[in-house]
Amino acid sequence: MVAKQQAKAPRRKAAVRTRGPSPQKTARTRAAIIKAAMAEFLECGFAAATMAGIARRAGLAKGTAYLYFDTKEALFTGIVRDVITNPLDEAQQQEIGPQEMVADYFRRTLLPAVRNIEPGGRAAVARLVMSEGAHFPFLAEVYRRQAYDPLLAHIRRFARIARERGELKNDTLVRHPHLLIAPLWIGMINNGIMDPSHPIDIGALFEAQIAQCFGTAAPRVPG
Amino acid sequence: MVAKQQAKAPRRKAAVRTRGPSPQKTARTRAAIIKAAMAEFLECGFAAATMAGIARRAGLAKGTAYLYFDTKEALFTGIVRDVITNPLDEAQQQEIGPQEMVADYFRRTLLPAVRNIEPGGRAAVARLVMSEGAHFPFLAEVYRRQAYDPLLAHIRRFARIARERGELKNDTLVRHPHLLIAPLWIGMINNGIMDPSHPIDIGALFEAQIAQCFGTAAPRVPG
Amino acid sequence: MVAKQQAKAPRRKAAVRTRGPSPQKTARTRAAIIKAAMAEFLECGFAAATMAGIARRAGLAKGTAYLYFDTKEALFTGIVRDVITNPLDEAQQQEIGPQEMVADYFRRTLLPAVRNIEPGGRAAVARLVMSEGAHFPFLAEVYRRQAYDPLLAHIRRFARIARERGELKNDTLVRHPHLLIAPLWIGMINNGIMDPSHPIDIGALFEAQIAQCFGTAAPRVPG
Amino acid sequence: MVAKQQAKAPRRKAAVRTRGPSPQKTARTRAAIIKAAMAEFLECGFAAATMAGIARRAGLAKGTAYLYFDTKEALFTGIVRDVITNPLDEAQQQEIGPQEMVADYFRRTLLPAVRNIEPGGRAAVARLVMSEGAHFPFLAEVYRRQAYDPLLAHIRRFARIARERGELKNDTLVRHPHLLIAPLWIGMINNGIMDPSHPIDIGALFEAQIAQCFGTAAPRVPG
DNA sequence: GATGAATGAGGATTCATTCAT
DNA sequence: AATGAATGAATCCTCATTCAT
Repeated sequence: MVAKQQAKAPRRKAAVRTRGPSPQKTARTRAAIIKAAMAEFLECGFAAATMAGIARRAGLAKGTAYLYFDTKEALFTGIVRDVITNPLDEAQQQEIGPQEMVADYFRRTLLPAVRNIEPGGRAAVARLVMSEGAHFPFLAEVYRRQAYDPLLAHIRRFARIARERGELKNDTLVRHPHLLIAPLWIGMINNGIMDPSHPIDIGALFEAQIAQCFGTAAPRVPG
Repeated sequence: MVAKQQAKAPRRKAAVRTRGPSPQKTARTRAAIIKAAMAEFLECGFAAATMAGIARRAGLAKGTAYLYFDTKEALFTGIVRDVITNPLDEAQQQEIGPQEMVADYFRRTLLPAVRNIEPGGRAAVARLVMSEGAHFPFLAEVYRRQAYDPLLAHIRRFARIARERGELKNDTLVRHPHLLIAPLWIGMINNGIMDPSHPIDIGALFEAQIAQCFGTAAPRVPG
Repeated sequence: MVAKQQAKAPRRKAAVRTRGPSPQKTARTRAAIIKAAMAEFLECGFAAATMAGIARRAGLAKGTAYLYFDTKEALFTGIVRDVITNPLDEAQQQEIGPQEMVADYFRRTLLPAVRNIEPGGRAAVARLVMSEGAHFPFLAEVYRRQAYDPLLAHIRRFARIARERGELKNDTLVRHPHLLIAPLWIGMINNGIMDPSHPIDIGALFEAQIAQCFGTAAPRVPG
Repeated sequence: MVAKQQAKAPRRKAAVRTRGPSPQKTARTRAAIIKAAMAEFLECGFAAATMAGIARRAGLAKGTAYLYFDTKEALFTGIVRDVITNPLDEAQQQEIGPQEMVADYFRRTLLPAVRNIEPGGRAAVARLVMSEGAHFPFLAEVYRRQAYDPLLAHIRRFARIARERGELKNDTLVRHPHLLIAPLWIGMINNGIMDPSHPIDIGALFEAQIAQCFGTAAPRVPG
């Protein structure tokens, strides 16, 4: 039923609440549902996932899930918000250093997130969208609004900067920011669907693409 | 629980029979079901496809489909592998000209197929694999064997040639042939799932990637 | 489970169908559902009636009811059409005789239907609409379109004729055709809801209202 | 989550008690629930009313209502009879003037109440009885005893007087006092259920019916 | 007394599958 | 072989009711 995380040891009464259920418990329940839903969606796909199954995984009654998410759609939206948006936002909020080249900026800010794309569960969500997005447009829409479009816009913005600075010799990346993220997607497809037993290194792929686009290898640390 | 392949083997057949079953009719019915099912599965995916819908498309009653295929799954698995054929097979059989640069060879042989990827229905097949591959592993497997791996091998082979000829300055494409086809996948995802109302030009994307990889723009026909 | 209506005695094979289920059976099933639904709705009200209960009463599986009526709403609409509209249409299609006074016309055409309002089940449907119409607007709308408005329009039309002929001394009934049918409604309320153990004679009430409106008693047959 | 209004009035009992239950508070809470429930039931009917909705209206938590009423049905049956009061009680207590004609007496005493039937909320009560009377017979019974029968008796009594005085030419209204109130009911049905967007003037309808029954138009004030 | 999170029975609706004709 | 009416298990979602705090 979700491990008690203990929390608190309220000396004076905790001030905030004296009656009724605890907000900690609520947060834990919500997290349990999200986690269970994630597992169910990944295992069954959106269409075949059932609210009953999700509740069972979370150790809750069917109705409880509806207490937190009005519909199966809302539950998916919640997952995207929790799993995708937050970590990505962070990367995009970093600013470029005054001397820093755009390619290096991308390496510094995006590469760690890309390398973490599988263990962090973001690849799984993306694959879910690939699988079900065609038949549940809202899935794709949520994902696009929360993750896909913002990243493209971010890349385009810095591609422009690079172009102005002369770090890019042509407009390719400004016109097709998709090129820079394409390795992520082929990587997720390869590793998750097409050939899971021969996974490719998405980070390396992405790094290679940066190099191709900017015409520069990653700077070697001088030694 | 695979389809009854039957086929009959009707010996004499007797010119008299007009009322009972006829092998021709049977074969035609079977073909109609297969065709209808393909259309339905490609359009709706496995979960959303309905036997009623398939029967309607085939101009038959629901029950009739069950005479030929025991279950929806049998219909799916029995049929879908048929649509998965190597879309670029023909392109891969073309040989490179003696003076031709590899980049140009790719442009000449692959670009037309890439430009035709949506209208030709090959994107739909790829999307079906993305959708259902997770739950019907044989699908991904067949696709990989028939289409995905051969194309990668083909690209790698010519990347090696280009490397030897000095047309490539590094090993990137030899080690990561995925990079060259990545634009196809992000394009299909973008146009079919993520943002169908703002489709991107997959051909242009692919061309740009060739140029990035080979460090050359497409040759302009001198005028 | 519904009397076999027999139908046909097909000599040559009935020509129409040789395969599949029979239209007679279909019609019988449909009638059984309508009848069961009527009983369920009357006993439980629209909200509390369940499709499962209706199916059970009809001796059918849940899904079968959906084969005939897409939704619970559609089922109600079907009832209104079958029970209300048809008999009423008939009354309203009758034309007035050249010498006939409007009051007598109403007596001749409407009175029988009014006297039959309870046994024919039309009162029950009307009461259902009274009960549930406030909370299920479509119920009221269906009833209004099929029964309520047409009858008012019919009455108004003949009230105008009566006014022109001088059979009515004022415009009251033209402006308020509701007055003529008001006795039906108070009668149905009285007999079905308010005081079922002291039912009043709706026919007599209606007749009295005709007399009040037209200022004439029903003509006595001379003896 | 209502602010403690305290109210106190603690006689002996020690000024100390501030925390435990107070009878005043209890009574107030109880009243809030009753009021909220009435509003909810009148607006939604029994089936569509929700305990959550009632609690929300009362500014209380869902569980609190259950401290006062065991079930939704108990709440309904325990409360709703209180809304049923004779809407025309006052009117019926008025006496007829010595020179006043019965028709005028009805106009003077009943018409104002009739005109106020919707805004005064009495139509809502009548509609509640129509809606729920079938499933909660006590509702119809109470309404009949409190409102329906007394009004009919009142009308019959004055119809007799009118008959004796010669203001009525026949016994119709004595035998069928329902006729006089029929316009109220068809009006409430029309305006509340059948065609709320085209409400009819119940006052005018009632007045017209008085005129029809007594054979006289309303007296014009001479000018 | 009060709270509101949790429960789970129940209801509308869909659809793969069966089978009498 | 073909039909399509009939079936009922499965799914989403609601809401009266309970109970730990």
